[in-house]
Amino acid sequence: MPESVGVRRAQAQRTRSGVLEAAAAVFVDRGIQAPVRDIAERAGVGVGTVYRNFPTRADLVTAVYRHQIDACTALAPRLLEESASPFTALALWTDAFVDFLVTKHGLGAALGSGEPGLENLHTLMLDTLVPACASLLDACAATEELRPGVTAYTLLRAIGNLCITGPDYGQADAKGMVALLLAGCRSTV
Amino acid sequence: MPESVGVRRAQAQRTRSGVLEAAAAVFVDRGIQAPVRDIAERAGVGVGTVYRNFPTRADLVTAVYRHQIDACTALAPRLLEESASPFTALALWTDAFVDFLVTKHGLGAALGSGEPGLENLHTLMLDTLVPACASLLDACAATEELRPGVTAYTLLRAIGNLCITGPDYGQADAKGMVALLLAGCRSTV
Amino acid sequence: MPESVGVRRAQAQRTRSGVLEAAAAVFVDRGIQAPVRDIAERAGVGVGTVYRNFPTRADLVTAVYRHQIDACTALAPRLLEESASPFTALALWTDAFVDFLVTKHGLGAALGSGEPGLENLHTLMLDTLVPACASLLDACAATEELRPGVTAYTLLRAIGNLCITGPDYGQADAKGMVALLLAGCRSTV
Amino acid sequence: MPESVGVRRAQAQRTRSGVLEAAAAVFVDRGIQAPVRDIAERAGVGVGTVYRNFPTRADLVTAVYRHQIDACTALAPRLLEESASPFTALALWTDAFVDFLVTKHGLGAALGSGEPGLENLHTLMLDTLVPACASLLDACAATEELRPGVTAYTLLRAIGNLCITGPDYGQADAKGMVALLLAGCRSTV
DNA sequence: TATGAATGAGCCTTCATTCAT
DNA sequence: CATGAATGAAGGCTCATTCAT
Repeated sequence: MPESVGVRRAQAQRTRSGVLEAAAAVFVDRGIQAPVRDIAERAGVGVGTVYRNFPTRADLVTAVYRHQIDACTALAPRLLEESASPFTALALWTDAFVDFLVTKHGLGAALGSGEPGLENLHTLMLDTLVPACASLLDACAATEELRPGVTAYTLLRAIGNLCITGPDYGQADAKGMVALLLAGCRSTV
Repeated sequence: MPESVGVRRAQAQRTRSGVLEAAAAVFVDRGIQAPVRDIAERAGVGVGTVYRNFPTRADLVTAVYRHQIDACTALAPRLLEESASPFTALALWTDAFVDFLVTKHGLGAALGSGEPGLENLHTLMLDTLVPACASLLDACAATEELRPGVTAYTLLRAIGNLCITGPDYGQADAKGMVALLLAGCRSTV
Repeated sequence: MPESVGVRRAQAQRTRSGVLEAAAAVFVDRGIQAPVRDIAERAGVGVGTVYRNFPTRADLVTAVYRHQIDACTALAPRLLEESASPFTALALWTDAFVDFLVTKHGLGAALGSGEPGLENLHTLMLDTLVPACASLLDACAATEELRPGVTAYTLLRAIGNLCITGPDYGQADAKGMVALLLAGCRSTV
Repeated sequence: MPESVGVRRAQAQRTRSGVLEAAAAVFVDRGIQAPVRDIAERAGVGVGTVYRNFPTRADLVTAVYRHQIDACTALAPRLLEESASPFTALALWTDAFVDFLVTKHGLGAALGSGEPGLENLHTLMLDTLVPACASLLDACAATEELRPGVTAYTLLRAIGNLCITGPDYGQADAKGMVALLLAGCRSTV
């Protein structure tokens, strides 16, 4: 492989990263439905480049959030191991998830939206976040710290919804509400 | 005032009501972002008529939900009076609010969305629902049934968010999550 | 019905006709695939108006040619009646069809193209032109003036193809070739 | 000239041939308007390579068909020599031409289309096929087997048009219609 | 020479909004 | 007042073509 090819690939990778960064920024500013043109402009590239790297909006959205979703997923077993009780682990994991969501305006809504074209993201959630959360819930159930009937998917959706923030309902509010929701999940025994 | 004027006014009122009904139906079917033309068609009127009666979409949305929001508001003092405890009243009132939200596709999201053009709805919430909810919370606080720090606006936003339903997170899920949130709001004393 | 409505409808009809005329002209100049914008511009209307009147390109194409196709169809029985022999009637009818085709650049190609979105036109051909032509062919067969094996659809497609003209192959050439084809269809008995 | 230059040239030639083969295949599958990228992909080269070898689409199209067109051209004198009559030779030559056309999706249309960018192909037809066909026609005229007034160019265009096939008008139909056209060209003496 | 990433013009389509009747 | 035709901005997407490596 001649060096020039490597150079070009590196450049392409940088372009791709630039698009991802721009998309992330635009998503925060204007939501996940922002025009592709705006993302391209922010990234300083043509629309064609965006489409080349991410043929569908779903690909773009997924790529933007994949790293953090994966990180969040990987956190679950670690917390379970290190925490005093499974419920503590669940609470800590939830904190991390919320931190992730509230800094990504529109992601909560996106995670839940049944919009065609966001199946990727939904699948990602189902495949990684749901099992991670389920493992925590199972552990809680084993120690009877959890009200019965709480499922991972529903809980994640609820948290995702609670983290849809706005002008008068900010990150702190979302965190507070999630904390209350979790408190409500705790077994009253 | 000649009789014909009265007739004309009555007719105009009927037209307005027809648009409201049509809009309510369309909002349920296709969400609050449904094309104006669809609403006009459903109402059997021209788009111009819709615009005449409701210059902005916000006007229309607000008008559509005002009755139910007012009813919900009026429910609060009644429940407070009739219930065994303030917290029971809060739970019952919340039930009614959730029933309202989950049957109105997109309303929960609309209540929270900071979108320009929906300020009316937001204002309505601030002016009626928030005080109603606040009265219940105050009563709960007085009997020490409520965790401190829960404010009416934030709680309403949280409930609104939890009621954003979708294919895999339906009305029952939303109700369950709101119930858990409320449980979490209850004082642990 | 107030007069004003009639006026407006008349105006709308004029707009529609204007679009049809513009489309016909643009089709001649640039083929049936011409951009919708060009048609709108030529008609002096906005693109929305074109779409309102003809939601799909097929609708527009069909509308442009429908009158003449119908006229052509209606001609068949008349010619059959008035002509000395069925084959003469066929020849005269073919002349008319060719006159129609050669003045409509792109129609021949369109009639044959299997492009999705032009099914309308194809259906129109199947429903009207094919039976008309078949009636002439049947009459010719009855008098043994026709080589066996010539079907209406195939003949029409062939004629349509022969009428795809261009810079160096004009209307006269197309007519000559169709005449030769017809001569070849005549029974050699 | 160092050996490496020869190696490089041979490699370049192979690349060029690969593009031609790929283009031929893609043209058959998807027509002459197929995206350049598809051809490059099929050939396993970059689009730049396609453009380097064939700066315009016309160059590519012409190159793809040149061999077969030349073969067809070369066939004329041979057939004329071997056949019982000039008209028989014409018929056989036509068969070969039709065989060529019907297996090349879009070529018939391309031969006739006055599209800018396909002048090369048109020129090739004028320079080789037309003289070849003319020689046959001249021979037919000399033996009075041909209706007067049939010119080579027009006949070729007509045949090309008749070979524009589609879903309901296939190769067999095209062949039949060309046969009828030829029959019509035959002198009735 | 070969590559393929990047560009952006161009076309399609939808829908909010206006305004003459 | 009501109507709905007309408008055109806005956004999606494709692909021919260029050019740095």
